[in-house]
Amino acid sequence: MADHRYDPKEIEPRWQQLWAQERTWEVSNEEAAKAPQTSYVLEMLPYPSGEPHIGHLKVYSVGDAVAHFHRRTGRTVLHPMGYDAFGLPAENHAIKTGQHPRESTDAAIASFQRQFREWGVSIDWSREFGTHEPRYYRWTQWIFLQLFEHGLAYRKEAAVKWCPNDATVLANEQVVDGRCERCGAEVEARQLEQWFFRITDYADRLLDDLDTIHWPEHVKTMQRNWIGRSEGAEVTFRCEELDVDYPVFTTRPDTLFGATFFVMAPEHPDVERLAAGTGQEDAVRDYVNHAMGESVEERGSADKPKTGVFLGRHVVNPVNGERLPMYVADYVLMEYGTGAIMAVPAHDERDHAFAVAHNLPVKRVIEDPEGGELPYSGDGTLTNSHPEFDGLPNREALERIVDWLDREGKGHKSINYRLRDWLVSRQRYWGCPIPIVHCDGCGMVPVPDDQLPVPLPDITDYKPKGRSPLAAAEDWVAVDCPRCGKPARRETDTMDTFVDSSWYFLRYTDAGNDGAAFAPAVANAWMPVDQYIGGVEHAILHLMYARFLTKALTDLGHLDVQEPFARLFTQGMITKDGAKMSKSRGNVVSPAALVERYGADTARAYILFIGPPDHDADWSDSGVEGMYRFLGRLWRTCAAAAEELVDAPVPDELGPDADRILRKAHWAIEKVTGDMDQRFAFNTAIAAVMELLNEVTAEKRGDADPGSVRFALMTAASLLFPFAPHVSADAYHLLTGGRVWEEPWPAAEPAFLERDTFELVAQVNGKVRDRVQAPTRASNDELVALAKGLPNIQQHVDGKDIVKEIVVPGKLVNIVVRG
RNA sequence: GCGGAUGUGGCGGAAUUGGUAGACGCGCAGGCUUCAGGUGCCUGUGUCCUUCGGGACGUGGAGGUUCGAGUCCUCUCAUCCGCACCA
Repeated sequence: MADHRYDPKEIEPRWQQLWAQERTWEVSNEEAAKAPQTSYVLEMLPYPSGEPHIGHLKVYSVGDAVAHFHRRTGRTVLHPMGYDAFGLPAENHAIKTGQHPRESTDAAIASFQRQFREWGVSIDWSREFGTHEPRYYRWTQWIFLQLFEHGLAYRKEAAVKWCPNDATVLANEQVVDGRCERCGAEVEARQLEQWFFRITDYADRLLDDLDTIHWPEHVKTMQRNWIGRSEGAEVTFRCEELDVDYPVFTTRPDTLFGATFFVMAPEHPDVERLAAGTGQEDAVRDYVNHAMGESVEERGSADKPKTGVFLGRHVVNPVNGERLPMYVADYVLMEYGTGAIMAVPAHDERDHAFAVAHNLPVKRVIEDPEGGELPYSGDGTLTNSHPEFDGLPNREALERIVDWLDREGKGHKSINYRLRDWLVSRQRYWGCPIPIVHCDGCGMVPVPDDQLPVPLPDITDYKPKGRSPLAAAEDWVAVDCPRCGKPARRETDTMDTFVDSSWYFLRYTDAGNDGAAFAPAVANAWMPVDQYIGGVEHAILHLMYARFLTKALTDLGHLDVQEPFARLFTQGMITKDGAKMSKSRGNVVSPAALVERYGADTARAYILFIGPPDHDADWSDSGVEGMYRFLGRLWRTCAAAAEELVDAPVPDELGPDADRILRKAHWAIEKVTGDMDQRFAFNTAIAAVMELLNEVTAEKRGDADPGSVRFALMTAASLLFPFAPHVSADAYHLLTGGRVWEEPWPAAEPAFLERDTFELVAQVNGKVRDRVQAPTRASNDELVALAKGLPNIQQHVDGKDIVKEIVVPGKLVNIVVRG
């Protein structure tokens, strides 16, 4: 027997080369149009920075396994790759080093490309692009203009979140605990004119359509919470002194009779006017100034004492005509509702705290069935309100009070959302320019389609100065107005990079299209993505934005897709020694080093074997060794068998060892297929292939005939292919001369899944006392008799009354005794 | 505070529908091969007791339902994640 050594360094490049040469994983749209079944498998596109890390290896190992499985189960698969190439890290690097972000980004992309190829990921490279390439961002700009022309992109002045460190505004979604999600600096509030996308118009659809997609429940929950739909009523309170109406939003109109004061946000535009002439001007001005000076984090904490000052005015409660004093207090937010609230201290914790701090009356209007203390925010019977409503359950009263308000013209049903419009402009360099020209005469003028892309100009000073670095590129900024031809100026803000990544999956479908972002027919044919895979950290931002943009493009007639991602899988993080991998901790496992030492197959298969892919998992160096041993054993066994068992067929008459081996092979087919098809159980799928190999290895092979052994081994290689493609392709080729990826997925033969006998478990009072081989076709009575005949069962039954005999056919007999 | 997830040997995990707890792998122990091995192969491995036939205990904890519970119910503890002055 020749010396067989598993050498991934020789095997892997050989197959990679073949796949590259033959463009094995490319799929044309023409081909797909004729295919009986297609599938779009997509992993979230990487942000190219430095080198790929272990998380990338995981997401593409998962995605590639799915892509291969789909291909071999008869689907024509689109599995593309690209790069989310605009963004702050490259720009910050440029500020530090002076190196153009394009250079560092392209270097990172080259490194990602090389490694993805070394990992043997089955990517259709013909559709590759970076979002920073003009041929891509030309269409990002086109999409922006589409939204602009249909009122879905607009510019307005608003209180926005400003990161002083990155010197740019942020979307609400990018503020975490009052800090910039990128750099951690405390975020400030600023009043600025910015560009927004009208995502709030889509709040209901974004909420409702979650029911139509197969996503993990926790991701859907996060999106629901983020949209934050609240049903209630808008109720108008009138300030008679100034003759002005102030609507408020409340989810609890049933507590209207319990309102004892009224509060406005410090940012409310009327605050100063209300206080004027009341003697409260100074106190109010001081308070407002103080509140505005606070950071978002200081302002946001819920357990902070409730401060505020009297405005010197009153409003009238529309339900009972009571005069309520008006306050300004920073626990009321301008961004939510109307920036003003009615305060019901008896039934709202915050209002209660404020009332206690400012000696305001507390009036109970809902009975607490438990008789607890105030504030009480639960349900109960209405009291102290109005004869018409007192005594009603509060939920019923709520409906009737709203009806009454509506009839009187003092209010109406209303829905509020936590979701804000998406702030998309950034005062940064390395992003997609916003294709708008500001003209003194014409206002905001879209750059005509034939002048796109608006190129990102080269500059030398990347430092943020509170306005976009683009503003310094004077030659670029100064243009003639496309409408009137007079001198005008370009918009100098760039777009949030989340805009780039909100439509890339559409571009993949028609990546070479020079005349359009994508041909609607082509995109419609591939979309939605059948299986989307990525990190849960994108549960809100990216996934919400992509859903919004898909819906918007569909509404504008460019697409016919409501939801971009039919199925979503979120993979867990890989940690080392229980902690997130980081350079500062020094616990980084580098994919490049792994591949160098063990080969890509070992790295990929180990990552899938470590545990359920949606869970976090801790890296183990010795675990990798185990996977390397297994792949080596598989390859060596196949290589040896290939020499011994050339072309051996499975005989008609099987010996007992052959029968056992073939049964295991068909069991493994069934097991792996189920694990891949129903769920993402790659770990147990790989374990099943291990069991199969264990059954076949030399010592255990017995006198099984060569044909059966060969069949079992080629089945093992075939089943392992989605997880460890190179070694599987090689082993399969050695055994059969064939190409495993061109073979259909194996099908289990039912005859080999059935058994003549099974191991009957015999229990007494639910405890296992013995086991025995029993005929599969035995009747229940026969099984009971068989069990009772076992000596160890007799021992436990002797001298006791048999109360019951329970039979689970094919599994067990349980004899219940007493005494 | 609200919402969600997780908890099983020394470790990662398996048990898909209420029916044999611990598949598979790591680690560890013993052996064989080689002997230079950090290679390869075989056997054993939940804990405790044992007269070697077996027996008791065992899935974070406490109860419960059931012939039978890791799985269902109630309460509880711990860890992690998301949201959080949203009216």
